[in-house]
Amino acid sequence: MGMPQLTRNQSLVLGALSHSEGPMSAYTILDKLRDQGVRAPLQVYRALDKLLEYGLVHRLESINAFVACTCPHEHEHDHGVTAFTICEGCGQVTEFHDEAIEQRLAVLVRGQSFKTEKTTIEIRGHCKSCG
Amino acid sequence: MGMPQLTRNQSLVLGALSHSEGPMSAYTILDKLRDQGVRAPLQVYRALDKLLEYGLVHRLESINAFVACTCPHEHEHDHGVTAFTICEGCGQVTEFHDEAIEQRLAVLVRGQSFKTEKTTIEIRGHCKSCG
DNA sequence: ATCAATTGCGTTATGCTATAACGTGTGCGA
DNA sequence: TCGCACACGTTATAGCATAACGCAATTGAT
Repeated sequence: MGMPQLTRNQSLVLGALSHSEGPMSAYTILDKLRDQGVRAPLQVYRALDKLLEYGLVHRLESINAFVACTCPHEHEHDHGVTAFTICEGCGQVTEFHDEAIEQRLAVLVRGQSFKTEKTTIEIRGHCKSCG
Repeated sequence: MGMPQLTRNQSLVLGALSHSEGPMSAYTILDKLRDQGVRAPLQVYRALDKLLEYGLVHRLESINAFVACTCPHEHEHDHGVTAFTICEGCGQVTEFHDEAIEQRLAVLVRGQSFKTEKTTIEIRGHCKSCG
């Protein structure tokens, strides 16, 4: 369950996401990588699955898109919940972590005897520049 | 921006959701309502759009599905953030609200000079029964 | 009363997102 | 060297959502 060398497709996908200003859909990634020999959606989705598993990429559930993690090193020792602000003007995504929210959620969920596997926190709106 | 009488399609869709154990996709709702004359996805999606606007229904972004709001009366005076636990075993969805989380998020977002329009908090895992 | 604007309806067609199912190739340990 | 695990590539299909058209009913200002 470590993080092996990335394969060619995984590197291409991570590269595309890292060099992008904002989040991209799997099909947008596909388009960007056609010149480099990526032809089918599955090639992208399979790479994304691994990158998600390694914590190098996040999926934004509310917009069906993906972003490169902004602090991949920290994810090696699995920081808990990741939250995002997503600007609907310029697409800028900001990732953040907060202990207080995490603990409060843990308390609430515990009260339901619910066992958390994946937590999604996404805030859509407009960033400073987009007013 | 009030809440007028529901139209036939809106009532049918809300009824289907209310009588369901768990969340349903738009296409599942469509299937349940074919006998009652609903034939096309758009009829369902248009009804859902209005029901979401009125606060009678929530969209679960992480699973592309919809649930009836469990406290529609409270939404008349727009309670802020709604959070959900979603059991991947039995599909049970529990809606909850928490002032502390809401305020903490407000602070963090303010720090970015970000203006929130819609907040999504969804926790997937397993409920008490599904261990 | 009438016309215009608004809103919902119904239909067809289409687009976007994601996965199923199949077979190939490659590396590596028993 | 056999068998397993894993990544790859391709075709096909499933699942989610909206565009664009025209019709009908309602409302409301003139």
